[in-house]
Amino acid sequence: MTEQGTGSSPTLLDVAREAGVSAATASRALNGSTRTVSAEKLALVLQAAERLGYAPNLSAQATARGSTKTVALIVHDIADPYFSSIAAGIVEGAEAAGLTVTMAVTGRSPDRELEIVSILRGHRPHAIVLAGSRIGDDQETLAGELRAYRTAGGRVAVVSQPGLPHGTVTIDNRAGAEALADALVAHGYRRFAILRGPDALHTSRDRADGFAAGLARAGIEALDAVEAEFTEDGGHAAMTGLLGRGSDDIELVFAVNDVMAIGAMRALRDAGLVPGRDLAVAGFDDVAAAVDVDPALTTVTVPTRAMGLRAIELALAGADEPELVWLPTSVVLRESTPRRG
Amino acid sequence: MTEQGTGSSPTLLDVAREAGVSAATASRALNGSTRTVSAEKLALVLQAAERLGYAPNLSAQATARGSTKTVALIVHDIADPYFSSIAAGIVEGAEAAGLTVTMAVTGRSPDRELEIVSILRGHRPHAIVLAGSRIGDDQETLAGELRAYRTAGGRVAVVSQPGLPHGTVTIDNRAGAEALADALVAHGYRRFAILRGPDALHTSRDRADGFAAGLARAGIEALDAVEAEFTEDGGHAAMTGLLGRGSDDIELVFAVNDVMAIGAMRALRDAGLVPGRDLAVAGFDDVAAAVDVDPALTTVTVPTRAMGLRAIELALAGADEPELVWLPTSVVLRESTPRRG
DNA sequence: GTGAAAGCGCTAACAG
DNA sequence: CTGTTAGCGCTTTCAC
Repeated sequence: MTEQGTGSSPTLLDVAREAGVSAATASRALNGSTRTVSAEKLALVLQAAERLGYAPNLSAQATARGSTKTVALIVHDIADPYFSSIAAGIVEGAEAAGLTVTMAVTGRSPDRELEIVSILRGHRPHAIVLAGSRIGDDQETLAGELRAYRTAGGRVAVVSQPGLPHGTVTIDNRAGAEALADALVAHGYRRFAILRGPDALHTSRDRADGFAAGLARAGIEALDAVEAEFTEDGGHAAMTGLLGRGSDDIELVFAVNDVMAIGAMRALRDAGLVPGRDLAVAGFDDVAAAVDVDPALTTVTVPTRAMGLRAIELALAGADEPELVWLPTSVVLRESTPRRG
Repeated sequence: MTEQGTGSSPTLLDVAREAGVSAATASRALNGSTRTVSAEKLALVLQAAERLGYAPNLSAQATARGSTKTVALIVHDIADPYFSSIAAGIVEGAEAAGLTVTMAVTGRSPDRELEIVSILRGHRPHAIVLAGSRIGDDQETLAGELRAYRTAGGRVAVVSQPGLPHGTVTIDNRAGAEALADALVAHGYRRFAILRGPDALHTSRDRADGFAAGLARAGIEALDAVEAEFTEDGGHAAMTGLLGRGSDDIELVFAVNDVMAIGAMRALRDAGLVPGRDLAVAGFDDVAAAVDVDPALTTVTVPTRAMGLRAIELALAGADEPELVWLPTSVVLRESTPRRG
């Protein structure tokens, strides 16, 4: 049986009393914007606060001030390295600005997401950051909720999900894939196949198209392209299909993301081939596993952390017209695509 | 229709006015503990709230009630899969209890951690969860801060870091390693070497000792044991050293964590050997990469998500005497340790 | 500079 | 059941 009510934290009034000043003075001393407190009383208050172990009640502060020092972050799945890395960037940026981060997870459910935005709105955060690309088409309710939040003075930023009328940070998937194609051609490769994801996903389409565009610049056309799930198994299946087709004159397979590429590598091994030697493989994302697989995977680095950081900056800047920021990617050549010839 | 807000959110009073009832009634309708509101007025209020896009001001609610609906989470690094997975469990548990999660990142700095606890305390969260094993010895100030928080009625839970006088969730590293040894012996292995981490880390010591204990039960003693960094490079170096020593009668190497094991596999390849065929390898943690490497790594699964979930339960239960929960692990046999003979 | 007093938005006794 | 009346802890005019 803990006595809950009795052992409550010291209040500003307690500190004021202890210091022999008024609540107003104590308030000003502890965080008054303009230091209109005499050095003497200031010291008194600070000491009293210290002695009592005072920590200002942020909720009360928020109600009185009408604004909070928090940022709300919404992600699909915090355990997913892609999102946790973005989250890391956001936390970094928020803390630099003296803000606390509140986090909620949607589990990729649009309904849950809507509910969360509604709850979070109740916290009256300084800003709301949405991370993760949506699939559902019914963004109308969400958009409405966000609009309400913004007209009430809130800021919104979105990561890697274009189409919402708010500041948005995303990567240039096209350009990244194009640069990768350039680098591979420079490495001596000429005969390519592409493993694409579902065409409904912008990400997949942009990467596949960008890669093709890069090849085209060198007068090359991909010999084959197969569509598959965005997963490791999808990559495995697609690669297996490709091999069965007897396209054995292909030199390199580009998968639109790393996990697919890793699945493809597994399929190669299953077929008795050695990835990198018998057939080169490249991916996109630079997930942690890319360096753990054998051979290490050539891929395109996505600056997830920087995206988070930039998003929070965008939100805090609070521009009126929704700004769209494209972050650059970079090609990382590894052993899965040895220099050729 | 409704008049456009002047830039701030509609308040409870706005809703009450719109519905033609008192603020008290509106409050009761919107979230009164006991539903003492007539169906008629209830509908009126709900409609008014809907129309105005009302979202209760949680800060005001908190000040009035004296308690919040939030849980504070402190992790070393949210981008680290180990922590992000724990975080996922915590978010899951918190949301199930209708609580919002506030997150802060220490970056493994004890000073920053202390500062964070202090700030977070200001939010008056329902509970504070600390994730991540501390290294520093000066836990006194931190302990004091937490004590103050608890005497003020707050709850504290700790994940994988024994030694603080609060509810703690951790895994049984010893038992896990022991079970792994059992399974490997059952697979026909008899000649082992152990790659341990720095002895100062409880985790490393417990795993190495547990593994040895498991072997001992079968009357087996490890042939060799080398100490190394807790990293992939550490595993690589240790394995290289082991090979150089000419202990070529060893059948299996157990590394106290997966990244070390993966490093060891790389070292084997560098020496022209094939992991799994020429020398079996096993790890501990079951990181995501464990299934991406070739051959897939035999390891011990750590229920990080469950740890988070359990921690939040522990915190919310708020037992008086600090409870210590040991979560079980499980052995996962994969291709890196094929059945022998 | 400093204190008294009036809120911030919401909840929680109290009467009716 | 419902409205009235006090607060919750803190900030912020407004006088002195």
